[in-house]
Amino acid sequence: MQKKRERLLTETELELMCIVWRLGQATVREVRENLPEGRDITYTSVAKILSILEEKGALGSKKGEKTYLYYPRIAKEDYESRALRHVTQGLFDGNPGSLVMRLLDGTDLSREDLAEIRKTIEARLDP
Amino acid sequence: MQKKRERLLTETELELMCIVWRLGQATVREVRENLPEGRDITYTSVAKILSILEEKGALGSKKGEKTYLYYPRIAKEDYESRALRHVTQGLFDGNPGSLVMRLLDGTDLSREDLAEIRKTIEARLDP
DNA sequence: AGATGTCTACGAAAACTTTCGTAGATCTCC
DNA sequence: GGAGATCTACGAAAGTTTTCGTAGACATCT
Repeated sequence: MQKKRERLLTETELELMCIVWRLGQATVREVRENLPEGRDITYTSVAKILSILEEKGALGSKKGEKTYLYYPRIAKEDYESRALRHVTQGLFDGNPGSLVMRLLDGTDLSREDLAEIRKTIEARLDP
Repeated sequence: MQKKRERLLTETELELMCIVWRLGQATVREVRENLPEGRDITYTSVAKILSILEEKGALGSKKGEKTYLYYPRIAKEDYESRALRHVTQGLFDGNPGSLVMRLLDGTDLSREDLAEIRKTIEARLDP
């Protein structure tokens, strides 16, 4: 048996998934209306991706007033962690510390961000 | 014209790219030999992906003793930053602080990791 | 020179992702 | 009840990624 590698959502899937996370639940129409400016894909294309997301277990659906409502079956936080593990494995040798180091090096973090992160770390170091 | 979104390397491309980064430079054969246990793809498949990576500008190649040597044209560090920006944008609302928070929440970081990260942050806060 | 092995190029099959159109179902408003 | 709009299901075209096979080039050994 082939070890099924943990696949992340694809670009477009994630894009739509984020909209559902943000709205809490949404119809195809609503997802479509919440696409960013200039991003236009047809109603049916959006419907298709949502149904794929349902197939993959990321979304559920239920009958709403007149149309289906899609809602997340996985928490955004969980997916975030999963994505970070994936990146950590694939690019940072499984070492999350290296990831943070790279982020600190390659990104402009505000003093506020830095201070907040430090506070969180200290809370963890001194329980 | 369609705004070309910044595409990251695909899974397999990244997998091979990491091997070249690790080895510094490598022949097709060497890359193949450095695949993880149980991952077998044919010589020609590896060669194909490497040539795609060259096409995309991620690798260069030169004549070695008897066979081509591939070497990185982009630094791993740069790619890491790029990947993190991509994740930050796509999943954390453009906010790198949120990313770190999620990593701290969703991952078991060792005390050493935490301490090291804190040190880096403090160095940045008090220059 | 000829057989054998290794290497690169090329193309294309297979798999997956993204996008769309059509057709049938359902609702809504005269 | 019928015209028109909206919704879902289905399938498939178009695009991309992954994988492989074949063929020609080049070397090596005998």
